[in-house]
Order: sequence, then structure tokens, then C-alpha cells
Amino acid sequence: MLTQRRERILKIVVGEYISTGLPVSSEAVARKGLGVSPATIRNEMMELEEDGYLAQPHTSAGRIPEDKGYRCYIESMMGGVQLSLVEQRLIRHQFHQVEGEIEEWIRLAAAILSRAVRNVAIVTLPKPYESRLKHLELISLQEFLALLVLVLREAKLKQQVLTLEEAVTQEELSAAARRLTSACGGLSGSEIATRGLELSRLEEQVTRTVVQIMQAEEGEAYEDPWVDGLRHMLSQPEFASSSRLAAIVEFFEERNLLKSLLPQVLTGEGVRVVIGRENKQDVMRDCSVVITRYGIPGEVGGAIGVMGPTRMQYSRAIPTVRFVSSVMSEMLGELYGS
Amino acid sequence: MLTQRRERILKIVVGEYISTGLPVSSEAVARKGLGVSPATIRNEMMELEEDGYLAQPHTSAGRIPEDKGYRCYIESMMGGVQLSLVEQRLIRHQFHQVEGEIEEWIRLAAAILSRAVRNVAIVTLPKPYESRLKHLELISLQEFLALLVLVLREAKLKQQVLTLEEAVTQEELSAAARRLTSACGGLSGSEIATRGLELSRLEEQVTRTVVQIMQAEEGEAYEDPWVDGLRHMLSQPEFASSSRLAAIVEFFEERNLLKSLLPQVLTGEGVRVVIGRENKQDVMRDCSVVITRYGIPGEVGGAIGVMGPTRMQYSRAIPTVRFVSSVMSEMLGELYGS
DNA sequence: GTTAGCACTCTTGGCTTAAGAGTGCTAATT
DNA sequence: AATTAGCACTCTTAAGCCAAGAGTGCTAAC
Repeated sequence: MLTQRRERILKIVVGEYISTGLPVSSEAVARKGLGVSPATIRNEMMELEEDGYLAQPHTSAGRIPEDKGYRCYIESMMGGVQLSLVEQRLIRHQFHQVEGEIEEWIRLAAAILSRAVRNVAIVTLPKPYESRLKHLELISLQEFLALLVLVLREAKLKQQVLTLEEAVTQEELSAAARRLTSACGGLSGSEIATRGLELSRLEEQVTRTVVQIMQAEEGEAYEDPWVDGLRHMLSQPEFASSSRLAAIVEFFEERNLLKSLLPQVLTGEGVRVVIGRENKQDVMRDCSVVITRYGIPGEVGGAIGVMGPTRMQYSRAIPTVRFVSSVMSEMLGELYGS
Repeated sequence: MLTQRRERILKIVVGEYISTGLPVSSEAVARKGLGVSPATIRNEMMELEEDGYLAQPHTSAGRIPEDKGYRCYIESMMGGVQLSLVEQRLIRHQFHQVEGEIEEWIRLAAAILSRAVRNVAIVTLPKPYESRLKHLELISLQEFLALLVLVLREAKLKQQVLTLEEAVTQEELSAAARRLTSACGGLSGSEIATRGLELSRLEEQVTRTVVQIMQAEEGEAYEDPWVDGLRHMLSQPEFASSSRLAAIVEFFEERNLLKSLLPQVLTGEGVRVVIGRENKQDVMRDCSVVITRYGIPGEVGGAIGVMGPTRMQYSRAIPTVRFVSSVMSEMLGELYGS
């Protein structure tokens, strides 16, 4: 049973532990208000421990939160907490300075987030729900070598060097590109594949590659994420042991964030927090992820979030992630306004 | 005075230290051949220490190499050592599987290198000595918003979203792009800037942006480097202390490799080794960098190398860097054959 | 010039001890 | 019946100490 008083104690313990990193004693809680003695609090803490909210590193230490304790602490702040207006303005200002380059937004978002929460920030490029070809260009590099450039609907470029089956001039390439652009503009990869067209040998080869690139593009749910602030996270005391640290660095370098982290967020709306062992990956067993989507629902979007030790400043992380995501959504909206 | 025998002893000490990581005792050296007793070797080692080749962590320990000792050890292997034919074939094979995508080469090169030497690999994209415009495309996103795509000579793409000064249709954009491509194709940024052309308002705006992008491009000596294998380096025993480790991670995340590492290699030909304190950065005081250029001299090129603790397997690092660089040069040659 | 012998230094790991922190229980109190 | 003071108990941490081991530098003999 989580009585009112127990919940209050729990929150004090979690809050205190987050800011100090040390086990919290009954006396420390007593000092923080509530007109009761340490002994009473000890009794309550025993209950909280039995119910799995708290744990003791060893008999003669204070309590530290379990995942369940963090969960409870977080639920209570998911609703309201907002970033101060000053901070909001500061962040908006920084974004308005890099208008134009989407990649820059992503990097900026990651830089801002990671600095604000002193942990790792993860931001993916926005990805359209279905990608459609906007424009196609062929540029001659050598007699048998051409560069194929695809422009997708959301101002995304793809390039591929083609080894041609026959010698072709720039004029012929341009003509082919024009024909294909007008024939396939606005279509998705599979639409291009199924549309039976009269094609020259060159056009046929190009189309094959285009379909291949676009279908590969559609296969992924997210773009490769941009990661920043590893240095902040690793200087947290929980990574003092070099084995934990090495495991984390390895985890990031293998770039399997997509597979292991992001799919969990695809479904829900709003900010999601995944705490400790709730994460699928074992390396993350004492890390948390605060993550959300951004973008225009049903059109284009990506994921944005932070990751850090379970002992993370959620009260800062949650509103910051929420706010930066909303700014990104706004900016995307301005760019691809429907 | 570095007599023949002292040099031999020095090399044994360095070699042994590299493979074990432990201070090397006089007796360990004696076991490794040379028909002399530990006492003799002790005398020689004292001389080597006085001359700055070796050092003692404390009185009752063996010797470890100083930078100067490593330097001597390395000079003797710069000439000959080659990768075995089996390894050469293996590496070549991997490269031939990703033909087409330059970015993939870079990543592959870094992956191969970092795995081979179990340390960090650093590879920059190839950069032309002077960049010339090959092709230019304008794609309408919204009434007042267009995507400008530049294709530079070496199959490199640049993109920028433009906020237009007036509403323009896709047809007008295409026409402008065609005119500008034929007027400026083959020119460098500054040539475009100085060539006085009759331009419409739209064309004028585009040209301004093009010049800006291309001159920014020319300003840098190298592309942003791709880094791989941090996990390998950090699991080396020298980074057991988490403070050293954090410093290194920070160093990489700040992405100032370009400024601090690469300029040193710009001048020379062949593989360069920068040892310990020879590095400008303080964090690198007990790291070494094995680095070289690749590409077509005077046309296009980049840097490729590895970084690790001074106690690095140079006998593996040097030939591997040399070989991978030569493969990359070959492949670039095939692509942009002059 | 080389080497055996040896005293000396310094590190390392294990062990002990004392201090301190915080608990859980019991019995008294409100 | 809930709260609390008091206290014995447990566990961690740091410091101090000791013995073992490694490797040296020096000296004197070869």
C-alpha cells in the first residue's frame, strides 16, 4: 500500500538521491520537512523496500531508489513541469540562428539538450512517413561513370555512383533525367517499380537503382541518429568503473541505438521515460531514456531524447526534451507547411 | 652515445613493453638473446636512461620507454615492414564489395584499421585541392522556399534551403539552374564571384549563396573525419583511470581533431608517427598517432590514420595504415582517373 | 669489459583496527 | 495504535602495518 505519507517520503528519497548520488538516510528525510522522527520514517522505508520502491546497498546504509521508485517519482512530474520562459526564449533564439540547414537543427538540438541535462542527447533526422521522389539528376563523371542524385520530397538528398553499361554523354544523361523526373516525380519507390514504362537501356538501369535506393529508404523507421554529449554522461560518477564505461562507449559506437531504443517510442505520443531494466539492452540496466517524437504527425518526423544514468535530473530532462521537440516540430511545420 | 648493443637492448625493451605493458627488467632482456648477463644490461640501461630513451617508474621497477625510445624503435621499422599478402588480399576484397559509395569506403577503411590495430581509426573524406562546380539544381519546396543542390567536381553534394525574395515556379527555377550551370560549370568559387554576369534577381541570389558555400568549402584543409574504434582504445589498460578516459572521450566529441592533429601531416609524404608529447594537445601526451595522406597528389586527397596509447603495436599499425592508404588512393584514381 | 653477490628501495596485497554511519528492534510515551 | 528515544548491531571505509617479491645500483672479483 502506497499511502500518502509513504509517497511523500519516496519522493524525497528519490529527489535527494538524484541530487547527491548518496544513499539517503532516515534522518536526511526527517530534516526535509514532515513533522515526524527518523524512527517513524525508518518504519515507512521498510515498507517501501518490501514493496520494491527502495533498496539498501547494505545493512548500514541509507536507501536508494529502485526502478519502481523512479517510476513513481516521474509519473508525478510528467504532467505539469515546464521550462522557464527565459530558457524557452534562449533555446528558440539559438534555433533561429541556424535556419535553413536541417542537419544543423539536429546538431543544435542535440547540443542544447546534452548541455542542459549534462547527459547524452540523441536526435534523428526527420524522416517522411513515405518517401516520394521529387527530382532526379544524372551527372557524368567519366565515360562509363555517372553520379545519380535523388531529391526526395522532404529536401533529402541521396547519391550513388553508377557504373554505366554503355558510354553516355552528359546530354544523354540530362535527357534521361528529365524524362524520368517527369515520369516518376511524386511517386514512391514501389509505385515506380510497378509502373510499366517504355525505357531505354540507360533509363532502365537508372530506374532500377532509384527503386532500390527508395525502398531501402522506406525500410527504416528512423534515420541514423546524431549523438552528442557522451562526455557529459561518462563523467558522471556511476561510470567511474571503467568496465561500465567501456560497455557504454561500445554500445554507442556500434550504432544499434535504432534497433534497441527507438522502436519503443514509435507508438506513443508525448514524452516517454524508460527506466533502468525496462530497457531491453543489458548495458542500459542502470540508465534511463527520456524520449519523444517530433514532427508533423502522419507526414514527417523523428525522435529526440536524452539518455543518462537512472539517477538523472528528470525534472530538467523531461521539460527540456518536451520543449525542444515542440520547437523542432514548429520549424518543420514552417518548412513543409501542408 | 647509442652503441649498437644499446640500440639492440632499447628495441628489446620497447618491444617487450609494447606486448606486455609491464616495466621490463634487466633479466627479461637477458633472456631475449644477447649473450650477456643481467648486470651488464643494467649498466647499459642506466646509460639509456641518462640519454632519455628509457625511464623507471620507481627505483625497484624495470624500465619503460620514453618518447625518444619509441622514436628510435619506430624509425627502424618505417622502411621495410609490409602487410602479409593474405591480409592485403583480405582488405582489398572488403573494399571491392562496397564500390560505388565513397562514404562507405571511408567507413570501411576506419573499420578495418581500427579492428586491425585495436585502436581508434580516423579517416577523412577525400577533398579536392580546389573545388569546382559541376552542376547546380534548384528544386521548389514551397512558393518562397527552394532547395539549392550543388554537385562539385568530385561527386560531392552540398545542399541549402533558400528563402526566396519572390515567389518563383519550378519552371523558373529549372531555367535559372540551367543557365547558371552552363555559365559557372567548371569554375571555382572565387571565379564565379569575380565573373561579372547579367543576372536576374533570382539568379543573383542563388549565385551569392553558391559562392558562399564554395568558399566555405575551400577554406578547410580537410573534411570532417570519420572516427571508429574508440571502444577498442578505451579498453586498453592505460585508460583504466576514468579521468584519462573522460578526457579522451571529450577530445573526440569536440571534433577538434582537424585543428590539432591533421595539419601536422599536411606537408610530408609517407606515413608519419607522432609520439606522446610530440602531440600538441595535452590529452594526447601519452598517445601516438600514425597517419598519412591518401589520394591523388595535387588533385584530391584526405588523411587516414590511427591513434592509440604510445604503447601501440606500431609494427602492425604502420604497415596497415600504409596499405589501406594505398588502396584508397588506387580506388580514388580509378574513380577520377585523370 | 663483464659478472656474481648483496644490500637497499619501493610496490603490492593481505590483515587488523578504529571510526562512523545507519539501521532494526524494544520499550517507553503520547 | 501510532510514534519515538535509546541502543546494540552490522557493514563500510580508511589508515596503518607487515611480509613478500621484484629489481635495482654498487662493489669487488673475474
